[in-house]
Amino acid sequence: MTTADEGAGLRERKKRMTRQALRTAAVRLFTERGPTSVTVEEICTEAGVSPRTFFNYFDSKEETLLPFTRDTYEEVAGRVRARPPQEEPLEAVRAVVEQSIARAVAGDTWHQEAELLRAHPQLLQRGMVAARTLNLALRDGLGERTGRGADDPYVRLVAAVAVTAVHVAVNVWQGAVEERDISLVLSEAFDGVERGLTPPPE
Amino acid sequence: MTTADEGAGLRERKKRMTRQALRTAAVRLFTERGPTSVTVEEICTEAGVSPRTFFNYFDSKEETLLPFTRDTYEEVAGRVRARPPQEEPLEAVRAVVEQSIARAVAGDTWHQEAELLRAHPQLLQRGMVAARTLNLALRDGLGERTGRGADDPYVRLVAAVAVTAVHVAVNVWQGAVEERDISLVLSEAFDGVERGLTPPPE
DNA sequence: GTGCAGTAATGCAAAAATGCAATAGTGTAA
DNA sequence: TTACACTATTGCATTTTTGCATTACTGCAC
Repeated sequence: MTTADEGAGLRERKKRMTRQALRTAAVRLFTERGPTSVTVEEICTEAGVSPRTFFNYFDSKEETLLPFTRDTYEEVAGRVRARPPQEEPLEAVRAVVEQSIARAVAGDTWHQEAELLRAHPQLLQRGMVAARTLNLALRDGLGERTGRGADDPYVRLVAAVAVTAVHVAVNVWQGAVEERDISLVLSEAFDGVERGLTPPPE
Repeated sequence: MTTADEGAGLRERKKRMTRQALRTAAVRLFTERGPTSVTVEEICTEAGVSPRTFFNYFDSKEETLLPFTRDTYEEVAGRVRARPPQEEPLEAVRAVVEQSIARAVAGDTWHQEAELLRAHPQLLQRGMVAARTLNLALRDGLGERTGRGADDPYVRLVAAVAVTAVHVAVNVWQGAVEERDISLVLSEAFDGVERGLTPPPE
C-alpha cells in the first residue's frame, strides 16, 4: 500500500488526482514553453483548480518536477524505519534514498522531467528547497529507528548530508556532458560521504 | 583588506553602508516587533532606500541576519585559495567556514542576532537558502585550489557538505536547551562528516 | 438519510520577489 | 572640467507566495 494508486477513501484519491493533475499540467506546459514563461495561474487553469490550491500542494511551481513532496513524507519515513535493524544509520537512509531515486527514474514521466531539468538548471535551485520534506522524513525515520529522536544532532547530520548527496548528484548529473545514469552519480556521492570526503581514489 | 571598513572608492563604501543600514534596520525592527510583522517596506523606509533596492542586496528579509551574503563571496573564495596547500580540501573549507562563524560570533551584533534566531526558528528555513552564496564561494575556491574546477563532482560534494554542516550546526544550536557555543556545535558536525557519519563514539 | 466533525478548496487581500526600462551617481581618461 | 562608460538605484508592472475567513465536500455516527 506504500505508493499504490488504489487506497483509502475518496478523499485521498481526489487529493492524489489533484496533485497528479497539477504535476502533469506543469510538465506539459514547461516542456512546451519553458518554465519561466509559464505562470502558476496557467497551470491551475489547465488542472482545474484555483491558484490558491496550488500552493496547498506545492511550495513553488518548480517543486512539481521533483519526486519528494509533502505527500511522500510518511512513506519515506516508514521505509527508513523498516530497514533491517542491523544497518547503520547512513546505510539505511542511503538505501531508502537510492530506492526513491531509482523509482523516480523508472516512472513513466522521468524522461520528460529529466529533459526539463537538464535544459533549465534554475529549476533545481528553487525546487531543491523542497527537499526539506525529504530531510524531515529522514530525520523522523532515523530518529525513531535509532531511539535518538528527530532532534538529535547526529540524526540531523546524517539526514541532512543524505539530502545533500541527492542535491549534489542531481546537479552533477544535470551538468554532465555525456548522459549518465543519475543513480550511479548518486551512488558515487554517497561513497564520497562514507569515505569522510577524503579525495577520491582513482 | 579582506573585510576592512576602509577600502576602495566611494562606490564600494556606499554599498557597504547601504547593506549595513539595511541589516541594522532589519535587526532592530525584528527585535522590536518580531520578524513576521515587519515588512520589507518598513525596513527600507528606515534604511532610506527603495524596496526594489533591498532585493538587490538580499534575497529575502531573513537573509539580513546571516553572515554569508553576496558580498562575502569573493572574500570566502579567496580564503579557501589562501589556505596552506598541503591541507586536504575538507580541512581547508572547514577552517574557512569555522573562522567565518567565529568572526560572526565575535561581531558586535551577534548577541542580538542570536537572540532573534533562537526565538524565531522560521528565520532559518528561509534565510538558509542564502547559504547558496557560501556554496558557490567554496566551490569556486576549492575548484581552483584543487585544479579540478568548480564543477567537479568531488568539489561540489565537499562544498555542499560543508554548507550542510553549518546548516545543521545552526539548527542544533538553535534548538538546544542549554546555551552552547555555536562554534563548538559546528566543530562536532564537521567531526561527524570526517568520520564518514559513523555513529558518534561517546 | 440526516447531522456533525474534519478538512480540502476557494476567494480575497496583502506581502514578497522578480524583470525590465529609465534615471542618477561614480570612476576615469582625455 | 568635460565627456563617457559603468553600474547602482529606482519605479512600475507582474508574478509568486502567504494568511485568513468562507464555503464545499467527505467520512462517520446515529
